[in-house]
Amino acid sequence: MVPASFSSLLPEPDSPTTPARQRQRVSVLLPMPFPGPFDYAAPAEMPLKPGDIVVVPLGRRRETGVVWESIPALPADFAPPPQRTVEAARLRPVAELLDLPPLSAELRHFIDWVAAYTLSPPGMVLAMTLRLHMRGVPTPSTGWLAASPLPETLRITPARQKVLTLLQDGTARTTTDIANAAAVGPGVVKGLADAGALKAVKLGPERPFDAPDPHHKPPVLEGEQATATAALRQTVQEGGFSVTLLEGVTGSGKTEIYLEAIAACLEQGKQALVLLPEIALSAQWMQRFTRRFGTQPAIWHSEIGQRARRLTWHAAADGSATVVVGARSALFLPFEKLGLIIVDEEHESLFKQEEGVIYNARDMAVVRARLSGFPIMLVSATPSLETLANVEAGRYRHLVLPSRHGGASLPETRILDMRDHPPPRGLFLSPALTEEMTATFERQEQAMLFLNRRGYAPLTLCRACGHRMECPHCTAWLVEHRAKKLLSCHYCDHTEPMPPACPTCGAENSLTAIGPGIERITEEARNLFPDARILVMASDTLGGPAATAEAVAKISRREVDLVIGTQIVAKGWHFPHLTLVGIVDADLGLGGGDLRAGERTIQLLHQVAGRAGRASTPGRVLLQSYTPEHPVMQALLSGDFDAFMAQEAAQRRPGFWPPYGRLAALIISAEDAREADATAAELGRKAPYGEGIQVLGPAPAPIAVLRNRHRRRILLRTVRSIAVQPILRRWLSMVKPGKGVRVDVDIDPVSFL
DNA sequence: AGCACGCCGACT
DNA sequence: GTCGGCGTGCTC
Repeated sequence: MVPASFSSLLPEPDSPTTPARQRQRVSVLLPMPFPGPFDYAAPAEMPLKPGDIVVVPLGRRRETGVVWESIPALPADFAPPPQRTVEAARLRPVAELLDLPPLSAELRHFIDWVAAYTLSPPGMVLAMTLRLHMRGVPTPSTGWLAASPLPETLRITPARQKVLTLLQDGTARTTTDIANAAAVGPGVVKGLADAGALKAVKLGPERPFDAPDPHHKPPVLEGEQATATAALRQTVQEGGFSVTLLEGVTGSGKTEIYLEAIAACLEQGKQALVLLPEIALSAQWMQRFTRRFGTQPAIWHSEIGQRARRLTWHAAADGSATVVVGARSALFLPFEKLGLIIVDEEHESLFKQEEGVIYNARDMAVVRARLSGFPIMLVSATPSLETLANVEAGRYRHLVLPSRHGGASLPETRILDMRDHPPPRGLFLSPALTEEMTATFERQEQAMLFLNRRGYAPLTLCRACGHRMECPHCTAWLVEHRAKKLLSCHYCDHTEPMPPACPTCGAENSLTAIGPGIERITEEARNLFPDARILVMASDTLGGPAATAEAVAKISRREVDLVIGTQIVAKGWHFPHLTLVGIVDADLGLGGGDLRAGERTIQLLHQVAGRAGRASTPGRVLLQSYTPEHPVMQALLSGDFDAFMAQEAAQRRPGFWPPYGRLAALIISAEDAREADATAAELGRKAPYGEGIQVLGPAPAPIAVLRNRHRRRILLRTVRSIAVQPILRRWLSMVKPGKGVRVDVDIDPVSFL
């Protein structure tokens, strides 16, 4: 494709000392933080081409890597600078060519692109495709067949007979499969094998993923939904790169509609990828998918087991997994023939990876679609300003589903001005809200209280001396978790037992909880409604996807009267009997001067509000706020999300804040505060300048100490026409970080902590 | 990222 | 007298 791709395979013109058959040079990218690929000698008998997965010697180890183009197919000022080449005589030979599907040119280009964009070593981006799934190369699992003849000494027990009967059909099965199918314990199988009654065979490449059937159960759609579906189907059928924003309020049937785009993609014989912000919490999504396509999609996220991970990786690579649904890292799977990406809840900040290679999966998904030339769809009830700006600029298409599906109406929203409706002293629920709750329970309907704060209280204070309980490793208060009798830091993993007395002045019974977390709200609700069946939903109390699914099911079965939850309740659950949502602290999240505080708050609260009144009964939403005049509250009241976003846009445009300009953050961190300051100051002195370029900082990060590291931030802002990467490369090359100092680059930062 | 080499404290 | 701490440096 690109001529340069193969230049690495040409013989070296000048090394008369080594035999010609040893001198073919190949670049190999290793999944490690080197600045670029390493060169190796390709043995004559080993035909190598870019994309091949190989094992090479590295020092005294052997590592798996990928044959790479020596010249990246990227613009020169965007790509990392070329490295010096090693002379041919020092090249070590490639050890082994693995029998795995090679990485496609498109995927290699994508990896180079992401590395260049995020200023990460390309090997670290490759690692996201390769590393975790390649450990020791795929081991075919062992299957068992009945030996013939059976050993004469074999004792036949009823359980053993069941296994032998099962195996009469001549199908090799794994130990687990036999045990399940024959209803015996795995020990029986093991015993038979040890007795020589079973013959081991290597099971071939597995195809554990049933193909979702696009014709299984197509929905009956009318009106706007039918129109939108037809448009999406056509986009997929036409093929080629395009971005479509599918926008619709909660309950408008967005999922059902984009499942039809997936159906169209499957009809074309291509693979589809669905990115969800939190795959572990998507039981209801899975049910909808299975209803439509007759089988589960392949699932990918960081917590699936080693084996499932390896199977899914190979099934994506050989095309047998036709639909993969996953968290952000699924974007780096080596699909054989990807033809569509859906990014659901595209506004979610969880798509931003904040560690290692710092990238936004939503944006990189658009890049992958563009480089490979297929359509992508971004889906949200509350699209991000970035995406709306791209719509406005004509770069993205826009499909809007204005109404709720199945006759449900949008909830009625009211703001409770807490200055007029104060809660009783020391409590947090306004009587106006609790009266509504009482009325709801009397109607046998469900209510929900939302507070985005885990634990009992965010601050513990000594009334005697004023001491605040703080994390010893971070600039952060310790959050009390009363049920566990612990204080815990929500920024690192520090926890300590609740002290019996103030650690500073020694006063007893002087430590006081300040402010509410959901545990405290639960306590208050229990006192108010002793007969109500209460369910608490928080990531730390639910303990896993299965428990979460069960909690959701209980709510659907009306075994719960009151749900009290954090963020987790905002996920697209469908609670048909829920009619009242109370937002305990609508102002939470608006402080701090974060660029996107308003946008994030309205998205979250809108999402929570959307849990109310999804069936025929209308829902009500009550927002407790001390700043009812705030534009976020007013927008939630009027339901005019567009107007709010237009106003946000108007605020960001003149200063070239994203999405009307580009932003990159440098985070300088060190255990020694003076070292961090010195490097930050040096970066400040060497800061780039010029028309359309602005540098803000250095300044201490809002969390000035995190995990014992002192942190300083510098922000680089440019107009859209100026790329930040070449500027950052030049800038960073001028400054040598001090001892123990790390400088992390965050392109398009979302979090400003 | 690994895994070496390399110089200064408590032990068989 | 050694074993071992993790600080710098290298891997085509």
